[in-house]
Amino acid sequence: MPDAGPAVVKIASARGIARKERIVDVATRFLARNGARGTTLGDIAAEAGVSQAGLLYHFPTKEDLLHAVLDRRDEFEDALLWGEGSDPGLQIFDIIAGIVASWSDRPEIVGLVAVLVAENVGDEGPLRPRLASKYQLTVDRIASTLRAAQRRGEIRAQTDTHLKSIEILAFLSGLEMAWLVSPEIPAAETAAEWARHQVIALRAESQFHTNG
Amino acid sequence: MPDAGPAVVKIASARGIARKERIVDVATRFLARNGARGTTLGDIAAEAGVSQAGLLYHFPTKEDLLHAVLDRRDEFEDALLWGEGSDPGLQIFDIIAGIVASWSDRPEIVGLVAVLVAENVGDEGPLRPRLASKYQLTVDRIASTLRAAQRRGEIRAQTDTHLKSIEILAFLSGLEMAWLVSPEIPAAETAAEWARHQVIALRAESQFHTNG
DNA sequence: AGTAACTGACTGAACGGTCAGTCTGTTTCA
DNA sequence: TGAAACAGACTGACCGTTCAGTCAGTTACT
Repeated sequence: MPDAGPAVVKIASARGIARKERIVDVATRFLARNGARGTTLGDIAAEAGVSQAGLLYHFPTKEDLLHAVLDRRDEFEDALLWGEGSDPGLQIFDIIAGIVASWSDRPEIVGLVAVLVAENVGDEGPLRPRLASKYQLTVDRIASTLRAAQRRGEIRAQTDTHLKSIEILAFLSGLEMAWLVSPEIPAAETAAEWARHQVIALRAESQFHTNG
Repeated sequence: MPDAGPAVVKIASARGIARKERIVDVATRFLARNGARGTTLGDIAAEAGVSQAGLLYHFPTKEDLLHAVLDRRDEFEDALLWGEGSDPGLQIFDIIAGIVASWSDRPEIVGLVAVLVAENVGDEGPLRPRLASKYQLTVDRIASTLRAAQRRGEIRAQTDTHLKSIEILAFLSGLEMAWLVSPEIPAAETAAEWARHQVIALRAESQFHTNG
């Protein structure tokens, strides 16, 4: 038993909570652009209007702050992907195209997860377990959405839903990275076309001929 | 005129060239796992069997070393993608699936570009211009391959080759990132299935009906 | 009065890069 | 032929800076 946990639980004031929010806000923007290793606590603190020591009062270590940022990001992503209900069926493709289309609304926070993932591929990456399990969770969720649609007959039976789910997420995160280095590429258009063709291809079999 | 260039051009010995190669070798492996910011010159130097100062004798700055690593990587990638001839047509999908299948042969260097890209999305990323223009070049090359195939009638005329090219690269680099965090995913299988369906979808129109 | 919120000064470690000098092999020339 | 001159390839010590985290003390809210 190395640690029995905090001996004293502090009760945050409204002001303290607001400041924590602001710090997470600012940190999100910095991390999405420069990653964890490229962002200093001083940068974040200055932009958030506190001293570096003040920031560390709210988040005792840098890693704690990273987790707070990811906590919020996870919530946000879940709202985007599953906000319309937990079983969107084939509409998942339109949802994803919609997400890509919304990148231009808040460009500063796009790529947060992609950048942090890239920084944590090494074995010693502190965020790696968390990012890996979050990825697996999303793959499974999309796969089971596809499987449900398959059972309903919306998707042809031959489709391997697991591989398809991996493919979908690969396209999405890859497009994110491409857009980050070359913001002039037509990401929204690419995603819209992609979604259109995915839907056609997935139910093509049942439209042209009933069975293989 | 801030610099008139090197006053003395050194002629490297065979031994020096061999050591430079070894350093680039080692650096590639480290950079692919931990990125530029997560890799120290000391790490690379130790593994390459020189002192840190000795490394800096061959590569005056860290950035010089990064460019040397990318130079070699660019050559390698060009050989993989365009080694079979500059106009592979629809075979480009099999080539890409083959690249993914080869990841398990040299896993240590997979993800090098993806990791460096993620580290350089910020405006001040020193490698950003280079990585961005390399990306654009590859997009253009794939797009013109698709366009050539389209002229030959191998691909249906309605396909937007530019968007398709962006989609292809997004899938590839996204799958790379996914495989880096979760090496247990069936990347080769996913890419093979993806390639199969891409080829079918791209020439489907001309198989089922001649025109829209 | 008491606690949350915060600051300024500081520490120790890590890093990229510099520098003076050493070693080793090759070229030059009496 | 042999030694002096030279150049490439390094090393170890060092420097300036940056950064996450600590700490003692101050401010401000309730």
